[in-house]
Amino acid sequence: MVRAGLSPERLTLAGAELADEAGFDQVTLSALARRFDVKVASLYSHLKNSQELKTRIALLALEELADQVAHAVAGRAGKDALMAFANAYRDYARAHPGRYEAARFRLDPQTAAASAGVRHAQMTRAILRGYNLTEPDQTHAVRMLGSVFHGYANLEAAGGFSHTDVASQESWVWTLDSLDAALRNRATP
Amino acid sequence: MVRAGLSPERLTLAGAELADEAGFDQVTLSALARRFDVKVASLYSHLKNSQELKTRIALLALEELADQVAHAVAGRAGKDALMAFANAYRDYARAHPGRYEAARFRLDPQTAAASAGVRHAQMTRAILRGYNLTEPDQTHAVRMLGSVFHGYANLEAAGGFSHTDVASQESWVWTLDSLDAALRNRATP
DNA sequence: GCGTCTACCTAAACCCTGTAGGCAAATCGA
DNA sequence: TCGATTTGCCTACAGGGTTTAGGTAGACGC
Repeated sequence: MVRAGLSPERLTLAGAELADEAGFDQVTLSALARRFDVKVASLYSHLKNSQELKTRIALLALEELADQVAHAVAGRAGKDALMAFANAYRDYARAHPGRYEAARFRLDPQTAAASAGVRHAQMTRAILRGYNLTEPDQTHAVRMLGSVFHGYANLEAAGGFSHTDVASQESWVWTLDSLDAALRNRATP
Repeated sequence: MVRAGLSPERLTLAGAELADEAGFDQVTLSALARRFDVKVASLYSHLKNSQELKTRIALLALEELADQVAHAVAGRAGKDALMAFANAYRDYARAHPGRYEAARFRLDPQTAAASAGVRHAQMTRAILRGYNLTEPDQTHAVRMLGSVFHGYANLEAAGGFSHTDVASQESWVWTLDSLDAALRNRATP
């Protein structure tokens, strides 16, 4: 009996790949076991249950996404930073639909607090520094931007923007231009 | 043997209630059968499969949501109409989280084309009439608004706005004000 | 080389989906 | 009103996912 060399990390990564290929809801311990040519029960030596697998994939996705955003934003400010942030976000959602879905997985408060989700919030606030917003406007802006980015990625992934022949890319740029204008409009002089 | 008096409509309604109570992903034929005190197999006389149940709940939710939005928007124009539209949308998502989730259920193209989703698109365009946008700006704006509304409802439902003490309601109004300003800015003179 | 640990196994219980076939209530036609 | 037909709900069963209990053999420390 040759051992498969499983580990929580390998399982998480394989689960993330499976999510991108087939959708996050198709990520099951059974499917993962098949992928490693191993019996399902064997996975329980590495993961408490399927909930833990999903949580780990969510954390991985949040981490990756935060890394990409941080990299994209580095050295930029103002509208430039806003665009880079937004594009990194959308690009990740398009390149890794399953992982992106996973990143929206409902985490329990403790796990969420210890996750890269915190970095997301910090980076969003950092972007807004260029717009000179005071509290509570900054919080409002964080929520608005989060809503747009997430909403757009979601609707795009659901195929909602493929009915008309207006390119999604153009709408995206238009939306970001509008947001930039709206934020500049809110700046305290 | 007393008959339970099932029908696709009753099952759909009960499914929608179950969704609001426990989440759309908890809507299963088994749970529904329990609720009616009936064996699972009996449901297959009324529904082709669980996919059909979910589709029907989605269509119901889209219909209800479109009705509420239409009612809210009637007789209003400009910013007034935008606010009414947005509030109707958010209120529905808060009052019926499960149904709202169902409304985002991926429908096959034909079903989607015959659904109330079409009315949603029409109403969004109607709102924008007050802003004097020409194509393709109108399409861009439809997408932006859809993203914000959906994104906000989603993040709010996920509890994403409960960490700071800034009230979600205030951020919502702020966001709508910003969108209104952005759209007015885009108007062709 | 021996003992321990642990990675993976078999077996089995439980839940959800879906199909096949049966019986009895409802309904309809004469 | 009664027989025939339809149909609503049933039992039985197969298939797949989750999870636990307990066993065996490979890996590793001494």
